[in-house]
Amino acid sequence: MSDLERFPAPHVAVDVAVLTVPPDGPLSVLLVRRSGDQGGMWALPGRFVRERERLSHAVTVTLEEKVGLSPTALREMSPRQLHVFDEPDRDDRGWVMSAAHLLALPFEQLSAALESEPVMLARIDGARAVAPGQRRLPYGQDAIVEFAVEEMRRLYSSTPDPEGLIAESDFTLAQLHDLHTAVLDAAWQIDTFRRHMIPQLVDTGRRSEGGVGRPAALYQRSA
Amino acid sequence: MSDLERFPAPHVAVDVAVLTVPPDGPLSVLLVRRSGDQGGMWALPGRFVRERERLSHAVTVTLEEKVGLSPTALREMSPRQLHVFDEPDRDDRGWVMSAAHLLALPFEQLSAALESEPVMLARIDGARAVAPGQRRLPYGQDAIVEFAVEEMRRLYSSTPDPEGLIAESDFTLAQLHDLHTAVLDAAWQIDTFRRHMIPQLVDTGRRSEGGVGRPAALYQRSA
DNA sequence: GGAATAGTGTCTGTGAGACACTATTAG
DNA sequence: CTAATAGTGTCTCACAGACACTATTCC
Repeated sequence: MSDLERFPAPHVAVDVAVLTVPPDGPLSVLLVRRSGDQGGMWALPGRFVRERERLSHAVTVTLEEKVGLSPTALREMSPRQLHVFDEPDRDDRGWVMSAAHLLALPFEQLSAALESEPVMLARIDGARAVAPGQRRLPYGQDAIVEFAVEEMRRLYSSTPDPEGLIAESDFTLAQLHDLHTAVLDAAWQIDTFRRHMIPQLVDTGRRSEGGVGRPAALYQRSA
Repeated sequence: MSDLERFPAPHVAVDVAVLTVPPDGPLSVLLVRRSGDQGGMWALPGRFVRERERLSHAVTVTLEEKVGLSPTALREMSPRQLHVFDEPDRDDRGWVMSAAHLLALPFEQLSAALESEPVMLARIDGARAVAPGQRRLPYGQDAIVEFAVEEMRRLYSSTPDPEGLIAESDFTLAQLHDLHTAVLDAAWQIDTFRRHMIPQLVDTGRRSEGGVGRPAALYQRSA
C-alpha cells in the first residue's frame, strides 16, 4: 500500500450510452440534463466511481440516480465497457478519465423516466446524437456515442437481438426485422433475414393473433 | 477542480501484452521479471500512469524503461487499448485499475532487449502464455493475454499483417502466409490465402533472389 | 533432366441476394 | 372475392476450399 501513495491518480468516471429503439422510431440515445457544470447541457449520464467500486456497478447506480431506473430492472443488465477516453484536458475540472460504456435497454424500461425526469431521447443520425438546440455533446461525448453506435451495429449485424431489446418470447420475425432495421439504419432483405435468423431462434409453436393478414409464427431467443 | 477532491480515485496502471512472432516460432508474448513485488515472477510489463499522462504514452514509456526499447522505434507504434480490469482486489497493494493494451512488434525490435534485459518471450498456447516454471501470470494477467491474443487473431483473420510485423516492403506471399499461420495458429490454404490477400497488397515488380525454386513476387503493404 | 518453390485454371459446395410464387388470415 | 401480411422455391452470383496443372528457378 505504502509506495502507491507516491503516484498521483486520475479521477475515473463512467459515462454511459444507453441505446434504445422507441416504437416506430430510430435508434436513440438517452441524454440527461447536467445540473451544475456545463450550464444545463444535455449529456450522457455519468458519474465518478466510488471507493473500491467496480465500473459496471458505477454504471448501474448512475442509471438509478440520474435516470430513475429501478434497481431490479438493472440487476440483469450488463453494461459493456467500450473504451477509456483519456485526453488530459477533456474535463476542465481536473484530470478525469472516462470509461465509456454501452447499455441497450428496451424502450418500455425508459418510458417512465422520460416523463418524470430531466431526461430525453436523442435520435442517432449517422453515428451522432441529435439533441435539439445543441450542436454537440460536452466532454467529447460525441465520440463515445459514435463508439457505442458502431459497437451496437456490429452486435446486431448477424445475431438476433443480442442485447434483448424486444420481449424475451413471442415476437414475430417482422418485429425482429424492424428492430434490426432501426439499429443498423439499413434494411436486410426480409427473406434473407428470415433464413439467417430462424436457425438462431426457437419457434414457440404459437401464432400471432388479431392482425391483418396471415398470422405470423412467434419466436423466442434461444438460450 | 474543487468538488473533485471529495471523490476518492483509484490508481490507474497500464499493462501491455507485446505480441511478436520470432523466426520460425509461434506467436509469443513478452514478459519481464517483476522486481519488488510478487517475488520475481514473470509478468507483463506495466506501470502506473503519471500526472496528466495519456495511457498510450504510459505504454511506450514502460517499454522504454522496463524492456529497453528505443524511443525512436516506439514513436510510430500505436498501442491498442483492450479493456480495463477493475476487480477491486486484483492488486494487494491497493485499489488499482489496469488498462490493458496490445502492441504488436517485429521480432527484430525485441531481439536486443531479450539478450540484455531480464526479459523473455513466452509461447502462446491456445490463448495463454506459457512461462517456464510458472503456472500463471500475477494480477490476473492471463486474462489480459487472452484478450490480446483474441484481438490479434481477429485483426489477422482477413487483413494482411495489419500491425506491421514484417518488413514494410519486399516480402513474399509465403512469408506473409507463415506469419498469419503463426498468429492464427491455423493455416489458410496457400492458394486461397494468395487470392484473398493479393488485392490488398501492392506488387513491387521485384522478385526474390537466391532461393531454391522459382523466385517469388515481392509485395508491400498498401497505404 | 529432377527437385523445389511460385503461381493459375477450374470444379464444387455453400450461402447471400433477388424475386416470383404460394399460404393464411380479415373484411 | 380483394387486400394484406407470412413464408417458400429457386435462380444467380460470389467466393472459399480443394486439387491438379503450369511456370521458373537451382543443381
